Amino acid sequence: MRRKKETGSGSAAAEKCSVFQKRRMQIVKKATRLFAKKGYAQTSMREISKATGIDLSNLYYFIESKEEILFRVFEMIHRPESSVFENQAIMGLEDPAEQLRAVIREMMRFSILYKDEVLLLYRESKQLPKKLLKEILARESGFIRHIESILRKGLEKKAFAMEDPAFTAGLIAYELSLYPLRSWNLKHYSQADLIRRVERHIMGAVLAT
Amino acid sequence: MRRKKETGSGSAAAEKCSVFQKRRMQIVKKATRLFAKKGYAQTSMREISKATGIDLSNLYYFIESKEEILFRVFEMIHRPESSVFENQAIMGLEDPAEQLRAVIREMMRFSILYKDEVLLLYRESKQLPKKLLKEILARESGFIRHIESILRKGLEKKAFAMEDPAFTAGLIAYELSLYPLRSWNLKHYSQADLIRRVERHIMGAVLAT
Amino acid sequence: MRRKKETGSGSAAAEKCSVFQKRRMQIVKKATRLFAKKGYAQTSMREISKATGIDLSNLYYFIESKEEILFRVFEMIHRPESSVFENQAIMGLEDPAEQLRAVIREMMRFSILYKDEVLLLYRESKQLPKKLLKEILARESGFIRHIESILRKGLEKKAFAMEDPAFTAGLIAYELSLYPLRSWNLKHYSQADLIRRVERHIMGAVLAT
Amino acid sequence: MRRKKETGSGSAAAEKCSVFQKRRMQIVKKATRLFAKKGYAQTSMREISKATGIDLSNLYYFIESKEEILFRVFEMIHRPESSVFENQAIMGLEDPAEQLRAVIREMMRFSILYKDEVLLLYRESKQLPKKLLKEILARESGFIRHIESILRKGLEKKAFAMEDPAFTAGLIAYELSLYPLRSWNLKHYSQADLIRRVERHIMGAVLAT
DNA sequence: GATGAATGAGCATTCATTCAT
DNA sequence: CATGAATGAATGCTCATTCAT
Repeated sequence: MRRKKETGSGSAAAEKCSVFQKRRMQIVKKATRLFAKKGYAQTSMREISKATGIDLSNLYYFIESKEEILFRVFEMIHRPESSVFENQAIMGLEDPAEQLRAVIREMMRFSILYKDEVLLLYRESKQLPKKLLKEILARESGFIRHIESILRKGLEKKAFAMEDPAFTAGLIAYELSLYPLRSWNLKHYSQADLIRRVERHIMGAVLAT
Repeated sequence: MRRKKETGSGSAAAEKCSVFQKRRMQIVKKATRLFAKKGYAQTSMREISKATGIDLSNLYYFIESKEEILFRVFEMIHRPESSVFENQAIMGLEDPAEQLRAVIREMMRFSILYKDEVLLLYRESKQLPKKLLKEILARESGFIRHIESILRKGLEKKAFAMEDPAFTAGLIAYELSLYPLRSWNLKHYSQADLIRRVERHIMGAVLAT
Repeated sequence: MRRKKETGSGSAAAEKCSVFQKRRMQIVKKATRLFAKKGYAQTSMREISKATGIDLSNLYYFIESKEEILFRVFEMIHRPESSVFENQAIMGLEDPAEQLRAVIREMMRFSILYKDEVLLLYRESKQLPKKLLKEILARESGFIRHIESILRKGLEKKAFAMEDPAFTAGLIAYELSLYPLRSWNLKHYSQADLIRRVERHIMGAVLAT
Repeated sequence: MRRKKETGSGSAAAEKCSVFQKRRMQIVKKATRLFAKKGYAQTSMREISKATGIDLSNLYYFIESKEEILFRVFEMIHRPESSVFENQAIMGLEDPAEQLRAVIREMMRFSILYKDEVLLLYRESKQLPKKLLKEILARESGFIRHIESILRKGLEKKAFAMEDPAFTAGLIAYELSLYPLRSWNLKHYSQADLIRRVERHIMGAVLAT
């Protein structure tokens, strides 16, 4: 799944490139919908073609294979996820408890908004070939390490108490996917309630005393 | 997916039925392996036929469709899960904290042992038609209600503290699937460590003060 | 391209087996025609299906891939070819010149009769994967070695004269494919003329003085 | 496959034409390589485009179809072949035996050098439409007639002995393609050995007594 | 109960070629 | 001359399921 030519730079090329990428984005977005609704294997390229309005053969002008679409779907999900840790309003917070709370709220909002996509990630990631799967898991690991560093800061300041911050970070990351994986059981909660309850549960498990 | 004739009653029928069911069990067990390894859609009836040694056409004597196999796979997974709540050694415990701990330990053991099957449940349950999916979710709801009742008992006794025991029960049930859904990140923990850490986390979130 | 189960022995099985093989033979024969007329790559499985009257999917019940068909086509060509050397009327001849003449005549008859198939062998053998190609070439090598042994016998008896009987055997084997590869230039020769002329040419090159 | 406009005459046009032809030559040469390596049907226009560096659409500015490329490939192969008979050093020889030997040596050298191309000719010529195929075969016939005339001269001078010089000429022409068609069996011969052995074989069949 | 064969729709992908710019 | 996009038909192959014996 080598990247396409990724046509040079320069203003003219830049424009063309963006058209190319826009098309690809369009494909990936529509595919996300379809994959979420019917599953990856159950979605045919013909359906993606029909949904995007791009002729089946031309689809292959923008992507190399169905597999590449799945990979790009996952890539797209992870992009905003990691943006949380570039948010200065959050990363600048001094108090680790406040910071953790902010991350939880932000990520819960995200996971509720992109519930289908996150579910897809859990459901279909096995379809990726090993190499690409590793790339996806590496991103998730990065996210977990960020949480871990917050936990460690809290431990130093005696604000938090826990045996194994690496493990707890992983568990917290997992808890933040509650809604996508369990929405059938959470339909009657408002988003605010949901976020507050998860936040409380996690903070209860983490705060000292 | 109407059930088969379920050949009348009477002793002769009963015997046939049990041979019949044994065969079906054999199919479901082999299919579980295959589904877990390759995914539901990627496993063909021919492969199931080859794995069980039952001729492709005869497979349809024991099950009505591929979908039914998936349903029975899920059914089989849920059976031991619910047996926890028939375990008198656990259900007889007076102290809600002890009882919750026992349930956590038992379920963690189970989810680690049947990691592939539980993952399957999350991954492929959407493939079921609505009716059967509801049946599966109903079982899970029953499990959650059992946890909830333990939590409520703990609240009454002021051993536990939480805003919404129904929600917390759901979240705990979810946390107990940590290993199947996140094993890639937990490979270097021993089973005992894993169980202890999850137990601590949950109890930390639930115990009063 | 593993062989199918090749169902056991026993009279009942034997009958079934032969039906299976008859079907396969039917496929291979029709495919030979089509490959000869249009080329291997240009002949679609759908055409083979139509020509044999066997449904496209059922075709794959009898063969594993298009490639297997090609292999079996070649196999079928080689079978009668090697039968020349089991022909006692020929192999029993004392005089090497007579024996060589008999082989030439026999093989020419064969190559004229199976001109399309032999041409196919030259034209499409590259389409086979290495392993199968080697199998085919090994058969041809066996044929060449048979000729070589006749030449050597003739050399011993001073009936033949040549520098390198292995080379000459290969060249003779090649000359015997004249008609399939050059029929466009030989249309106005009768089979008898053709055979006699090739025989003379080869004998002229091989006989002492 | 009508030829392109063949833009008029005149000096300006002539220049254009030669650039045009150079490009076309470049295409044909690269295509020869590809066709030889992968086969005609298995080589896509996209590959030819990539190999030549000429954009896929622009390819069609220089050639009318993939078929035309194949035709020009064959045409190019035949050009040096026929040059043997314009070679005065050879055509001027008085002794027919010497002349035949010279032709054999020259053509063997050629067929060894262009083994892939000659093989291509045998393998893929059927892909051509009848009209173009005839054009190719006509060239080959011309070559055969040249050999025939040498043979006839030898017959007159009683240097050669044969029943049917036209037939023998065809057979000799065929023998000269030994290496391209049988190289798998001739790998361990040096070019000189190969040439000498073929020469001896043919001369043995042709010389009087 | 077991078996071989049938059915027909579906799959991802690739092709030579053309067109508008 | 060059480019990106379009077209639409074709490719080999697999599928769940059924049927006649």
